[in-house]
Amino acid sequence: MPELPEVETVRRGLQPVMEGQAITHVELRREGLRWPFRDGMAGRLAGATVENLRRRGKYILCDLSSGDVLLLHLGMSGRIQIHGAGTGQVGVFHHDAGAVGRHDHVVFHLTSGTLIVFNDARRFGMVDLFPATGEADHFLLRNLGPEPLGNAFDAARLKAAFANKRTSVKSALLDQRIVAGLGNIYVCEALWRAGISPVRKAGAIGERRLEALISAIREVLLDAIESGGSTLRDFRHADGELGYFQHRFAVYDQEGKPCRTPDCKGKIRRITQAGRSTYYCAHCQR
DNA sequence: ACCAGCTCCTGCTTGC
DNA sequence: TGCAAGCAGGAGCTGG
Repeated sequence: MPELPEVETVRRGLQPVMEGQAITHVELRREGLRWPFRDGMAGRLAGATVENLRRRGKYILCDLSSGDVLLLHLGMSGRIQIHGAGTGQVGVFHHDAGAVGRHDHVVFHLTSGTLIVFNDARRFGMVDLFPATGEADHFLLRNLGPEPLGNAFDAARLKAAFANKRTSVKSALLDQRIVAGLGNIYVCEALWRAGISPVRKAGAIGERRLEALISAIREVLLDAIESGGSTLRDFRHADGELGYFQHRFAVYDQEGKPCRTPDCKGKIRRITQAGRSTYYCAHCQR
């Protein structure tokens, strides 16, 4: 479920548990995820203290006392679970007994006794470690566009990024080089809020509408983060899982349902763009 | 240089 | 009830 709001929710959940803690050791339960893990990663992590947790687009970045940065990306199906001291997970996770969950690929052991477990059924997620000095050049980070909630994301910049683009605005917004952190759900939701058709060519949208689009993107992300935050308060009662986010979407996965725009008589449609589902209202999105 | 399509992988839902 | 097909919230890579 990880787009920007879910990743931010996970980051906020991990922050109080990880920051200030040292990693005593790390178990790599397979050779890698999308790619083999970086050589020596587990050894370099051992003994390092987590100083700070940041988010960049859909990536969580942990600044370590060792001078390295730990990168986590949840892909499509990644989850991070917190087990152990103070999490109320008594009886759920018997790691020493060998009852490791299916698809638990990386386990971080902290000095507090807490375990941070990276679980990813489809293994599209990523875990990497690199020197902080190399962050700007990191192959996963160097081409990321601006943060949608930051000041650098404005109509002038979006206009420049969309200039001469023949692709649809839907596909363009999924391109992490244009803006970092949106995925299929929030692109659909933002376009609906902005009243912009997903099939419109990116380069053909005027600056005023781009301003509306930017506002819509910010609002939908902030609403979702707020919603995720309220879910987060309960995560320990539920199942210890972070990144589980329930939200009622206006268009995503709502095919055939009436459009929620006041006075709009349209129904939500599903089409395929660049191989992925797009949901929208053809009546009020132009 | 751009862009659509393919690909990695497992699990859940749908339809016959 | 069983089974196969289709689809899933990501993103790097390939080839036109």
